[in-house]
Amino acid sequence: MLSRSHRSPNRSGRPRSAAADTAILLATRAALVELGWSKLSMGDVAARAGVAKTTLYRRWASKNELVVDAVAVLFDEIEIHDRGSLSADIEGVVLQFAALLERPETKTALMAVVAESTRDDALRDRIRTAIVDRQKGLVLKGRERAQARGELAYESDPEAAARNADLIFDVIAGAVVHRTLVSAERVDEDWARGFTLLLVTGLGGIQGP
Amino acid sequence: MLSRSHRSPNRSGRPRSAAADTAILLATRAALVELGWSKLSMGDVAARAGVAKTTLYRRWASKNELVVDAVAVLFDEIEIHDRGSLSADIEGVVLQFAALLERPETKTALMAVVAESTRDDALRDRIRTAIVDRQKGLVLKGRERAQARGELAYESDPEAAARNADLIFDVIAGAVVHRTLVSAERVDEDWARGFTLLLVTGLGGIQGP
Amino acid sequence: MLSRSHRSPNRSGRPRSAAADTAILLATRAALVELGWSKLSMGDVAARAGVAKTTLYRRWASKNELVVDAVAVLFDEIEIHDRGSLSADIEGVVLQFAALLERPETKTALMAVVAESTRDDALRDRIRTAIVDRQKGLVLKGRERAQARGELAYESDPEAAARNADLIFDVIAGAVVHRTLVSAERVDEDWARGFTLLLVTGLGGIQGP
Amino acid sequence: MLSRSHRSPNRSGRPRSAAADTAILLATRAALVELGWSKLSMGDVAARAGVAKTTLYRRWASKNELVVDAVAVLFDEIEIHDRGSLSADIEGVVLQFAALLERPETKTALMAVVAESTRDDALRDRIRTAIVDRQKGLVLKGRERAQARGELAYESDPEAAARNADLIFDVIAGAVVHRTLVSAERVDEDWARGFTLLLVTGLGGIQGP
DNA sequence: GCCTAACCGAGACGGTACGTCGTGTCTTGCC
DNA sequence: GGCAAGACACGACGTACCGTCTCGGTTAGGC
Repeated sequence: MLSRSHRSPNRSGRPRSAAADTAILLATRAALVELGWSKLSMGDVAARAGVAKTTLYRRWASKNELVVDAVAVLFDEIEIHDRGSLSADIEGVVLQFAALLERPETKTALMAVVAESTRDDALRDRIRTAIVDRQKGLVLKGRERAQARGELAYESDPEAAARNADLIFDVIAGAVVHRTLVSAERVDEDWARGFTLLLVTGLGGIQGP
Repeated sequence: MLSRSHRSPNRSGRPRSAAADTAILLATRAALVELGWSKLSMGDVAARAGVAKTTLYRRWASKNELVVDAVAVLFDEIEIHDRGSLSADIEGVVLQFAALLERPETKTALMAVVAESTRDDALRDRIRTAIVDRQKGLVLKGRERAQARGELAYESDPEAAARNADLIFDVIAGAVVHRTLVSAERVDEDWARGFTLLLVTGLGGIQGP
Repeated sequence: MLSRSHRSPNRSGRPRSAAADTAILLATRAALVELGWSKLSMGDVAARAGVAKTTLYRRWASKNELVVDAVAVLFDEIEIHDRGSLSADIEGVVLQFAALLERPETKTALMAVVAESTRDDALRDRIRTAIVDRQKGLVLKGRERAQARGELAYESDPEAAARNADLIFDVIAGAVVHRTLVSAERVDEDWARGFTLLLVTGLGGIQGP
Repeated sequence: MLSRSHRSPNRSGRPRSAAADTAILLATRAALVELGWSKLSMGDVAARAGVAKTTLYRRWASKNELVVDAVAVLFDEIEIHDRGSLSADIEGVVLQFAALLERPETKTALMAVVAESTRDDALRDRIRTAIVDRQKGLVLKGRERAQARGELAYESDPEAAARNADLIFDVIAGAVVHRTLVSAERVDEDWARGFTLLLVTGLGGIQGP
């Protein structure tokens, strides 16, 4: 999660209430589920949190940034446990990510915020920092394990390694998001298995000549 | 494009202006590029089109429907030409789709509409009909060609075939969309080549043991 | 009263509701009595009038102008009846003016608006047009009657006549306002009689040597 | 000036800064001139005075009281010098009072405070003590001189004498204030002469039959 | 060639939310 | 305990759009 409340070096004056931060983020998630993105209003969030509107605006510049922060913490839940094989690790991550995207607050928020970010570079950076980069780490960890197990070779060129990690991340996250939000179909164990097989063996693997 | 202007059976009185329809859709796309989804307002579109707000609301029930209609036509451009091999066909589609997503009106509109559709089932259906299903056809055509060339086997189980097509579509479209909109990196020829290699040969193919 | 709703020469579009004007001015006077100037809010007036805030702002640029208009009409009540003598006419006007200033909406509004006008020339003009000039006419009419009765001479120099009328108006209105609002004492018949005697005969008249 | 800073009997701890008091009152007068009553804010005064808002509120309970205190001192300037005749004395007072009302801080403050006092009895008392009563003394002194000179008779009934003094005060102050603030015309020597003539000789005197 | 119904532009309407400002209170840590 | 700094709850501000409504005026069909 992003470190908010980063006290300025000047430490005079009454400090910001940490409780307010918590209450606001909680209220934001609740309002998001109940009302959806477009009906969510700053005034309503403030009221739910028992906080003045000014307190919101003192901490977040816009609805977008507030929602990113409110939702970002949810993405910290995904972890990559060692399940003994590369395929099993991938399936695990896919299913965890899918479970996250099925929660209404996450689904609504992620898409809305990404949509808004097509126009707002600062917001895109915030999303990258708060959500994307953190998940990219999972790909790296999974690869290391697979390399340790001998399932994947070590890549000598570090640039190529980074490029590959990015590619794999886009493929995994993109496929899950697209399936869930655009095609609007569930990501269940069967799909995860099929996807993993495709990813590991390629088109030839699932439907070779 | 969706048929709007479904005249009521009673055809007396002055007919609706076709020019207005054109001007409105044009103005909508322009406003979308300039302002983005959330700043786009009906009043502004009306002013750009030289039309009264009433005229907009007489034709479209909401901002969402107007924008979907205004943008849907753009997605008809993608075609799949026979480039001689499965890999070349995939690369071609990926690059065309990426080119489309680089145009600001498409990028903005697609994400915004998808985001809104997480809350609005009717909108989701409209998107599926107007955009998604049409593109899924490209996957089917590409597979047929690859099968004819002997690059891919024929799948005997038609259900499994459909499942696979859906999977592949989600992987291709998802990866391109995620790369473009979330990772915010360009989809160039190098990336398309790398992605195609991964898709065809799998992780083992790009970084085998 | 000021003519509001002066339709622009361009007469297209829905015309402004005359009923709204009435309701708003009524609501303003009511709110003024109940809450006083400083607690009176535009939102509250709008709610009382059953009208949207925008409707208020479409007609009046500020709280000040609204209140001036709302109160101005009350000052039209004062009339100068022929009571047979200059002194009786003056007493009548003084008592009517005092009665007006004892009504809470008038008292509050007049002072507040005058106070605000020390900083706002447009507002001062509005007050002059809406309230002051109209009352100055009473002085002129009273003088004519006194001249007709032979109580006062005809002034041959028209400029001097105007100067005198202004002076007399400031003395009458100023004394009543000061007594009521600054000294905060009632203007009763005794005071009116004493004031009139002073005005007609001068200091020498009430306490001659 | 009113004594503020009435220290509590408990005199332990750091004493209040006298410099702060001065700076605050100075800043208040400056802000009043620049911004007018309604735009003057406590936060702004505090900033101008280089003082925390807390310090203001520790000394004055509200904006009203602060402004009255800040301005009251200005009204101490008027004096009545013996100019040899009743008329000359009146003219002198009128011109001094007018000069005072032409200073923007006085004009603004007087009207604003009076306006506010129509709703606030405590404030009215404060004004009476700080401003009005002090000026009423000038009327008494002027009358004494005129009586000593033989221009005015001695009034045997002390109650009637007081009534007359009040009346004359309301007439003088009221006329000057009304001319200056409502009619928004200058009080120059001509006007002062005309007014004095009217006051001394009455309507018959300036325009007799 | 006239009628008339549905269209059109303009813009006022009742609402809702916005993001900002001012109020008076409070909570820090320093003096 | 005074004080500067500044966060806090509250409430009004004036603006921007929403989607609806009422105007006067236009424009094609059908008669």
